[in-house]
Amino acid sequence: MSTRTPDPGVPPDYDPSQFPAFAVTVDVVVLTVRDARLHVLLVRRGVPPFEGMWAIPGGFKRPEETLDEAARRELLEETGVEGASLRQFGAYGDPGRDPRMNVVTVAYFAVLREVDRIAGGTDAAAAGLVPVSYALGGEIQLAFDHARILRDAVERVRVDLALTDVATSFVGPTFTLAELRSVYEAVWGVHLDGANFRRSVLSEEGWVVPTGRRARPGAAGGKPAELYRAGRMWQHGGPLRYPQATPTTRGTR
Amino acid sequence: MSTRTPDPGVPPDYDPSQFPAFAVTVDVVVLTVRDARLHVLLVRRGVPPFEGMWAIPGGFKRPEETLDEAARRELLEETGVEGASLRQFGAYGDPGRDPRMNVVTVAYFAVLREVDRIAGGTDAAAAGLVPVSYALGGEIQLAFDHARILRDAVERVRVDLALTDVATSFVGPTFTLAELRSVYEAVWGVHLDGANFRRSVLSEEGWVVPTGRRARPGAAGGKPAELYRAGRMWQHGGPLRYPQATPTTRGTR
DNA sequence: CTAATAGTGTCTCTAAGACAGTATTCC
DNA sequence: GGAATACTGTCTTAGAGACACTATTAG
Repeated sequence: MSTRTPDPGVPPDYDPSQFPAFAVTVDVVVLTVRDARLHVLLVRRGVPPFEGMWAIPGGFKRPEETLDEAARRELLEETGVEGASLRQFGAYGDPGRDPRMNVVTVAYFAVLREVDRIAGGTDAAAAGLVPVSYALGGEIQLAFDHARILRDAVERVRVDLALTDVATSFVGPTFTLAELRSVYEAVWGVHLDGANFRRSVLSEEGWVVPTGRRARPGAAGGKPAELYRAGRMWQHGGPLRYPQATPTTRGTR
Repeated sequence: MSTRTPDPGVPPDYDPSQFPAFAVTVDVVVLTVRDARLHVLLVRRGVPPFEGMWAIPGGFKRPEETLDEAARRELLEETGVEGASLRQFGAYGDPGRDPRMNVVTVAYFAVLREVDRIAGGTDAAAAGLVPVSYALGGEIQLAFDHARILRDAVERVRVDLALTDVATSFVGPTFTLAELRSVYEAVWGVHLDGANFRRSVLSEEGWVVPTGRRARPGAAGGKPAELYRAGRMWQHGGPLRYPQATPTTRGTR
């Protein structure tokens, strides 16, 4: 009741003929798992105020497209990737966060597995896949509030791993259980027992479906792992709960 | 690689001197539990294109304030409430969603318990507390895409109930365990056994702290319930997991 | 007194962690 | 052969659901 003006039913700032103008950008945090670690795609731009800094790829939303379409377009333009899992996770509008203008950024994350083809759509020297721990550890400089945006994206992916099918977006159309497990281990930063993981995923029908084929072992050998594809269960969440505390029941590991 | 233009390293639409202008509004979905049901605060406006429709309260963001500040200001202006739990959950920018202009809306939810004082800051006839099931059941008409925004808000609160301290925002500074339990029951739409709920909340230190005082029983009598206040544990999530399926172990209820 | 609500004590089952042991590959 | 990886089986425990039972109020 402090800054009120008369006629409470219709606030005066709802007059559509007069309002502050903002630029709206859509940024896409591209995430993938490589070498058992979570990585993020960052770009370098040669123009001020970006010199010497890494940035999350993005660009202006156009009036004739939805936010989702803008995110999909930006992802295609900057990485050449189509058909990835895209999810909105936040909006950022602090005054002065971009010194050039009043801008509100809507942020998405995209999850990929085709690591080789990332950065194929943009200048190779201007884009790079960086470990998230590296990007958030302050070892490289991120533009504006992009460190906060990246932190929020990773936090959201951690939550979504238990609540959505995002884990299956990190792997290909067919995958081994070790590949799927490494996604949880990289994103949650935990070690999961292979036997228990297998039981959690296979105990109920519909999480993973065996294809009958087997993957070729790596250079170090090992028994060839069976290949699975994702089932229908993922529509309503994932098979694993986020590990809370470590109870240290019996073992010493 | 379909809609690309030359110079891939610096996309042409990143030129800061030319970009489409948008209005940015901040809408606040005000939620509370009344009579064991989740309710939402909706407003009526007398100006086109709002006639005969209910809307989620909100207004334009100003360039000199953050999105969080704008949400807090709008909540104060429209409901007279200060200090509520406010959380951002989505951004909406479909073309034509507001026929008057290009607008991107950043949506927040606010959780209250002072049901009586809601709508104190705005015209009483133009604001009302409506059961969420009623608002989403198509029985009243919501403006624009506000039904989708409300649906997303409720879905987010359901998730946050297990992951954050939002449950404690639905109740007052002191509360009985039955009050806290009714929050989970109303938001999740489940029945929780009072004995098991008590055990989950009291088994670990720090969720609820006894005050030594007791609440007065209702008109129907009953043993006076002990009053608790929220502990420090809520900073990292809530004590209850979202109930997945109902296993029907032993009982028939 | 009865009805209603708060709180206690047990029983049971399931999901998850911690292994040991077996199978199949590469070198 | 040994090292590495995939897979199977088993033991144990924490947590959650389903009660039965006791305590304290209003009417």
